[in-house]
Amino acid sequence: MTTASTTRHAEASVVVDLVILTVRGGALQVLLIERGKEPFLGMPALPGGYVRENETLDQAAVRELAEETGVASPRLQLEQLRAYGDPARDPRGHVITIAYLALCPGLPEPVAGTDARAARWAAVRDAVAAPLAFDHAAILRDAVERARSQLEYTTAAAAFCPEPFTVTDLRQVYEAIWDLPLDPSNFRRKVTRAASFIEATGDRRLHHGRPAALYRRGAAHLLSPPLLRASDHEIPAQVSAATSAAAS
Amino acid sequence: MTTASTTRHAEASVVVDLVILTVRGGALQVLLIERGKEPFLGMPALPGGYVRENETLDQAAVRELAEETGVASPRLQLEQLRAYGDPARDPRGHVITIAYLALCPGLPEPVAGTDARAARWAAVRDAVAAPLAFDHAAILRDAVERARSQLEYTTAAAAFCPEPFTVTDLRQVYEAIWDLPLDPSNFRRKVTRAASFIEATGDRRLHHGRPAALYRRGAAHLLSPPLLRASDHEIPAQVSAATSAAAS
DNA sequence: TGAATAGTGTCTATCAGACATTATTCG
DNA sequence: CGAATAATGTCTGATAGACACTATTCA
Repeated sequence: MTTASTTRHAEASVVVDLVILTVRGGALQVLLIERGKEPFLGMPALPGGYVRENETLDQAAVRELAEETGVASPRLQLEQLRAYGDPARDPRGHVITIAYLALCPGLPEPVAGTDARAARWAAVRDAVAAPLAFDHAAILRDAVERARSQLEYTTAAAAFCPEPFTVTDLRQVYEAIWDLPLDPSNFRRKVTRAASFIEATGDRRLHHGRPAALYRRGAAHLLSPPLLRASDHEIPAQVSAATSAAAS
Repeated sequence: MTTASTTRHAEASVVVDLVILTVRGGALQVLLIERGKEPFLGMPALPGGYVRENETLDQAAVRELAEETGVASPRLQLEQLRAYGDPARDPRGHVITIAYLALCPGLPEPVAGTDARAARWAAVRDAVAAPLAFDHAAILRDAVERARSQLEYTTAAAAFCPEPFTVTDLRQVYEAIWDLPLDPSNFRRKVTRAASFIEATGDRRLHHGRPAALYRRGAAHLLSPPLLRASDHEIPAQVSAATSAAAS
């Protein structure tokens, strides 16, 4: 960090980190890797990597997601979460990270990490309490909060369901992420009335009881009317001036 | 741009740009500066500047806001919007910008620009259609959309009102930003019932008609219940104007 | 048949929008 | 007083939640 001393301003490395969420076994899970080098050697961390020259942030995120999960779907649910730029967040120097949130349907257990790093799914319930490298714990918390509120106003939940899926599958996604029980009857009424949330395929899935109608994801991205949680509403990351400038 | 060629990844400059919104004269306005140097010399742009070493992104945004507006309130309404990092967005090279959204009460017309750049308030209605430097037009559009939805779920609207303010003042903020007329009676019911949105000071403001009760901002940041725009999930359906007209 | 799961119907308290009415001031 | 603005009250249709009930399959 001693080079380029002619500039007064920050010349920083730019990284994208990914919070890749899925629902497996009725629980929200996040993909974590184990760091193979310093700093934070051996610690769990979010997958991510440097943004290349001549690459947009979104392109870098899509590339990293494909490398980590093999997912390269056109129906990809991937969106920028926010930037994290505390100069102390990386001991090596000034590294800005742009965090992305990806929602994936259940994927096979052994994730092919091209980086030869150990990758595994971890229950979010555990991961938010565990120590993670860098400021990844804060990023993960923000991402989960974003995902929770996304379920209210967008059709994002369907991204967690491998197609075709049943209304019960979809409800269990909501229950896993909100950690709330939902009334099956009222849930069905709301998702089937919402415009273009889900489309019936015409097929049914046989299990043990009455066969369940199968659906695929509809064209809508925004959910109207929204599917609100009974309790109060969470909003994506507010920057309070108190955290950064306790000046007075 | 020929130095530091040993890195495969992006070593980029980091900038914060500010979308500073206010409501003046019943219209949503944004603070624009006129660029004093290349590139985009003479073009309107969002205020902003380089992030310094040993400074967080939030700190840089707070500093820039103070420099541009003189505002350094502890009740500052300032939050990160998102990062923009297209390598082609700045002709000088790879410059990542972290955009921030600031909501301010009405400020005096001549904004003291420490940078000796011409700063002025522009109606958002005009600014979104005008050519702006860099990708600032896209940033502005995103910011306005964020502000609109913030009004639904947070108490952010009160940040636009110099204290003390009346319920009518607050309603006019909503009307200006949503560009919708709101029923004064129903609006009053909702904002006064929402927990800790506004607090009566006990004073009244005399104008011409009945004196209006004065309020200050309450402690809540999240608005519950939310104050939803009607158009959000209304199906404009087949209610004929004929029936209502005939009823009178 | 009974257990299990899927799906429908209905009742009610609540609430949003529409709008009528009352209250308080100024000129 | 009448105009202007603030504030309250009321009516009604829509809806969320609770939950009873019906439907269809398997063992």
